[in-house]
Amino acid sequence: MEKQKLIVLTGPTAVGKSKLSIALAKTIGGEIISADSMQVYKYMNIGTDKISPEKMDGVPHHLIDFLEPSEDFNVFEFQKLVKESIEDIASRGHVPIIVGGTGFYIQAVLYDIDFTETDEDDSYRKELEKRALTEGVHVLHEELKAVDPESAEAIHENNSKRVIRALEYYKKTGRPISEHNREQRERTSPYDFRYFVLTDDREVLYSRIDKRVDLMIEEGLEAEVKELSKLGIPRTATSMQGLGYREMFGYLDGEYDLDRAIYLIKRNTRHFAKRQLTWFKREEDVIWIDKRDFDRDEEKILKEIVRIYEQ
RNA sequence: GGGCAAGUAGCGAAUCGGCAAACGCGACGGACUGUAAAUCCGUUCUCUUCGGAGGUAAUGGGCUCGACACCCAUCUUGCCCA
Repeated sequence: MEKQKLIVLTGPTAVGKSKLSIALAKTIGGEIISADSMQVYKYMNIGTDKISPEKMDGVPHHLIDFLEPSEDFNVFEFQKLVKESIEDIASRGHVPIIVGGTGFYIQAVLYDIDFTETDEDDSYRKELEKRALTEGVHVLHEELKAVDPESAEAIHENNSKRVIRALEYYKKTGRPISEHNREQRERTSPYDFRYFVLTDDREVLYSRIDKRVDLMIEEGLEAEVKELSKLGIPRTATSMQGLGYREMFGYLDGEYDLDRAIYLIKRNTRHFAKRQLTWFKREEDVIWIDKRDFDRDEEKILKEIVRIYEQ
């Protein structure tokens, strides 16, 4: 059986993915699946730079704007939903185009990484999180060393989230997560995909980020966050860990002034863009599209992407 | 023109006569397989064969066994007075 064709269009935040994706979808008859851990949430429009219905210009978008901000989300959920969307789009004879900056989510789809081995009961994780606070992560890291020395070696003891996940995995499956990861790394993709990573000069990227944050403030990010707060969304919600929201909460809670909040959003977003680039650099099979090589001409970039897609 | 204060890494600084540059920020590099816009790590004066080696406190002089620190002069910056 022929593998399902799939296009991935990603890159660091503010590089210009959304706009290009619309043009691409229209050219090849595609529908867009968002791979964005924050745009899944409703009412979070300004801070996530969510595409507006007008800008979608008739191109169907999936996995955007469907979850309450009080709800948790994770790769596993994403992966389940993506598979449904891909089938759905394919059944209509359209091409699924995955667009978004969450590299981990993209990886989970492309290589169909298996997350199903554990159930969804997170009481043990909660317990570990509490212990990390009271006893210190170091103790947990020591425990990990005993059951899964390979992971303990690979995971820094300060990295509480990953230490906890490794312990949780071991508890639930009786196997070290390092072994699982090694297996998953060997997987071949069930898709015939083209993995495009859009990039640009770092300075250009950074100034685009700054500009975008200023625009978000103008458009009323503060009011948006206040509204979410009024809805009863706690600062600690997964959704509120998103860039812009977290910093705004700090401001609204009186920890610093608005200027400081804006500075922090810009800075943290720049750091984020850097982390995204690091991720994509490590991924195999990516096709880099450096905007500088195309004089930043959307038309030229689009043509190149379509050319590679049709090969 | 006079008075006062300050000058240390890209920036903010620590060093209170005894191994200068701790710490923070920024910048850069990296890890990541169920929170990923999360979480975490490393480098950041110069050279390096990655073991180390060398250099630096605005500038010039002085006191001292020893000066970033104390004294004098000069320059620069800020504030106050004319």
